[in-house]
Amino acid sequence: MGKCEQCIIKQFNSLKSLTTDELMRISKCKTSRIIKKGEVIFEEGESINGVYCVKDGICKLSKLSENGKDQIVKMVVKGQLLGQRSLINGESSNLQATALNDMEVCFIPRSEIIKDLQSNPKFSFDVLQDMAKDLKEADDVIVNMAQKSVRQRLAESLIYIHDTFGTNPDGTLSILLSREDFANIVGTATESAIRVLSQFKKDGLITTIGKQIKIENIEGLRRVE
Amino acid sequence: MGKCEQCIIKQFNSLKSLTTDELMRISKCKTSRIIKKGEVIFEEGESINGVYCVKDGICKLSKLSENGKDQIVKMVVKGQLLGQRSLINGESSNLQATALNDMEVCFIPRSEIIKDLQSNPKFSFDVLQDMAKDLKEADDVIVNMAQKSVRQRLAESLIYIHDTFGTNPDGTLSILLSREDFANIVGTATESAIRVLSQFKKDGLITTIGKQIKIENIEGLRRVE
DNA sequence: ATTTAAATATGATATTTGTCATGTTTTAAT
DNA sequence: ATTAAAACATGACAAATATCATATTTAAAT
Repeated sequence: MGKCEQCIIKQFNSLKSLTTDELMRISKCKTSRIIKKGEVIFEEGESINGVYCVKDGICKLSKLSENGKDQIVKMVVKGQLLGQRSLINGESSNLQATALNDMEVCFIPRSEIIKDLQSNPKFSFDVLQDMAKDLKEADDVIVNMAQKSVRQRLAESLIYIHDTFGTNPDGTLSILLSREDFANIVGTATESAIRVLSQFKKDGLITTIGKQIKIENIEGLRRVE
Repeated sequence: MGKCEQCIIKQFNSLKSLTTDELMRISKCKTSRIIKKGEVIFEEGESINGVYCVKDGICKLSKLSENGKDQIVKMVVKGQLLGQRSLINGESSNLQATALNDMEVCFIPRSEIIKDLQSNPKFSFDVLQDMAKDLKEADDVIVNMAQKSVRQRLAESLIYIHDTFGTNPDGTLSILLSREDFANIVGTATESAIRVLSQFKKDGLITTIGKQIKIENIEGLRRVE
């Protein structure tokens, strides 16, 4: 099993602020795990008791609303941490994490890392900055959900995915999502998401190769009303 | 001017985790300020360069969406801190703060308090817990915005305000909001908010005394679909 | 007290979005 | 390769919400 102190992934998250000693201690108790596409990493209401460091792959964080629909709140990719919030407040997760493709993660038990959070100010300040960023993004999502049309939200989601997670060599979005996933991101019915994407296709804003989506006119998408 | 180390308000926020020495130092550089109802405390994009500790009153945090509508993201009351996020990431505010009634606040310059955040792990862990809570609440708001009807969101907002900010002796909600404010909380047109409130009145769920709203049947509000 | 402006209220109508039905295509399993 | 299941697609219609118009009431200013 790899050693945390030598792991390049940590450069991308708050773990980089831990000392070599701290990392070596964590390395001893961490466990590595492979998660298959579609597998649930943790459920809503489940006690996580630690934090996941995503070494490879992507997962969605979603929450079931009372009417039975799933809402995707955030996506977490390679390099990021999963379960930070539960780590901090000690509560069970309020979100479900599901792998969107095959993933490789390291699990660090709460008991080990919480010490560092409470004693290493550099580390906790780093986590703090991470959360501040999350919170800002959440505010933006709230405003978009509340004030923009389904068309606009879907257009912006495509742009967000394009800019944040990148594209494959052929220009298609690197994250492969079902139409249902798109619907659950923008908070609409699956049929509505399908309809809007079809319209985008007709308007020449995107093209599709099977399930893959390629943005053809990003400026046009930005101008969607 | 009052001294931070003796201020009872600090019990309600993360400042309680500062040492007496730290509080005395902060006390020397803090400034007190009275803010009139309707006054803007800081605008979107403004550099705050510190945090506000709310000693009295309530304010709304809102963000202007591209279509020109204001979205209220959160309300901050007596005892809470304002501008934590900007404090942490050093960026200008992404939200506007507006007083909903007359307020009394203390302003603590960033330069003074950032040291404590980086050196007092107890304090930064406390702020961390605060932000984790905010983030969880934000997730809930996202799900509600995306998946629930205007009627449901408005009913839940009334319950939230009732449970979180309390009522006056006569049973009316202690926070006085305009119909436009309600619309900006649930993300709908002012006319729609008015219509829904009128319907709630007809259904006996609420009564109104002028602008004041009194919840008459909270269970009924919970059951709104 | 009177005037003026702002907030609240409601009707009529347009637009957006959801739901149900049904057909087609793609993917997965045998 | 064949079959079954899931995902995608689209039409028809219903429901929710926005927009515009116009009263009415309330609050603010003089």
